[in-house]
Amino acid sequence: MQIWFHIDVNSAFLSWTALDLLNAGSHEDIREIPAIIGGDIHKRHGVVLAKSTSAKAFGIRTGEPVTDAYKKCPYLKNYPPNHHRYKAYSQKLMKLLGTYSPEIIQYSIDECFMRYILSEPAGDEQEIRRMSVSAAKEIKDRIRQELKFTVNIGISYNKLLAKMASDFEKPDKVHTLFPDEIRKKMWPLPAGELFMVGPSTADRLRLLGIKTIGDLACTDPEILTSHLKSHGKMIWEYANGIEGAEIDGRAKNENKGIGNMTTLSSDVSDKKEIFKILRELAEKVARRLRQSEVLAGLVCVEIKYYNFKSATHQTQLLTPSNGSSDLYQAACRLFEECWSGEPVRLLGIRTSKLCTAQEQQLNLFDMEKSEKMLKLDQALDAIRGRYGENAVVRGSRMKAEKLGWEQEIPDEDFNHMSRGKRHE
DNA sequence: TCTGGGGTCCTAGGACCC
DNA sequence: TCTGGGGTCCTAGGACCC
Repeated sequence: MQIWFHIDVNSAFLSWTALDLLNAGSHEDIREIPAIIGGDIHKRHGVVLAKSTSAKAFGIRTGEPVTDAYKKCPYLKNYPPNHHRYKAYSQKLMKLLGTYSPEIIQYSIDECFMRYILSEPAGDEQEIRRMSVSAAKEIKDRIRQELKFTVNIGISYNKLLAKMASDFEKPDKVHTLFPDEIRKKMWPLPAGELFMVGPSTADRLRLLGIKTIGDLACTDPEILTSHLKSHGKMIWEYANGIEGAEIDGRAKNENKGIGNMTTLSSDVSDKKEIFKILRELAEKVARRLRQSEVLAGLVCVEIKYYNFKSATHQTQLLTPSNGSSDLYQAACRLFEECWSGEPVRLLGIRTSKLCTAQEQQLNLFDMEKSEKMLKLDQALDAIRGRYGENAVVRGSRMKAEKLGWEQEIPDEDFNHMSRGKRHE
């Protein structure tokens, strides 16, 4: 029998920003006032990413527009996110946890699973449970004292139940959710609180008369499968505390894809303007691919229109690449092929089918071309490293113009792609 | 001053092959 | 000579997570 902890930082982005502000000399702890971490409304990035406890008391929810949050609490304070800093705090946390267990699965920047290792021989099941609770309390307190932020820790025999447990009363709490506690602690909760039951599934369950996790657990799984396919079976298992397939999908170290997207500060219909944005996105994504030392075999462009309707269009590259201009050219072509002509609110480029250079197979023509391009990209990466992000953007734009990147549709490389043809 | 950005997985439907 | 059916790959869209 294994025991899993799920460790979840309370209001992570807000807590971590609070610490940065205090360290910078502020006398106010934003964890103790109505405050949020939110995007810039003027750039239309304005959603709530994290909230303090008192902001929550005003009914402010994560994910809602910052403008709505202000309506609920006019004197709310809003601070910008700083992902670099959050990464540093996350690493500190993982380092501390690493001293307790070799088996840690990081699930996101502020959450992880940890297998509890008995520090001394124990007797029966009840005693092991008691020991795990006191170990969790010790870890939680040590994090608060040394790292100055709080966490919730959930404990159970599998990761699913541990995760559900860490979501009980917050902050700074340890909860258990062992199988014999499921009926009492989990079944009364609304079905939408179950892991993997989002708004859409919750609506469909409501139509079936299923309101709580208990209702779901007691529904004939055949009925759920007939309505929700494999998802129905999975959430029925979850409602009964059965983990089934591993839930650590995202925790695996290797990424399946790398992408960036951006909401534009106003809707854009000018193709030249759109290509400029695609170029910046392509450079960002390509640079991240190079940093990860992988090549992308597939490029996907995502468009969200002024009315929030969205579309994606993808193509497989003849030769996997992490070159900025390869990605840019593919993205422009994809955009042209699927754009309806309506004003664009968001643009994104996402790559997948990643492989390493060793796995890449080049023909002679590609080899010459990609060598040149690689040298250019490396030069740009070096400029970035030396002069910082701002110099980078200007530098790459100048180079881009010399290379003729302003031309609308580059033709090379695009014969027969995404047509399902074979190229043996 | 409406509604982010980073991901993963599943499904339906079409193409293609045998 | 009316045109089955299984397997696999690809694409677009949608649902979910934090």
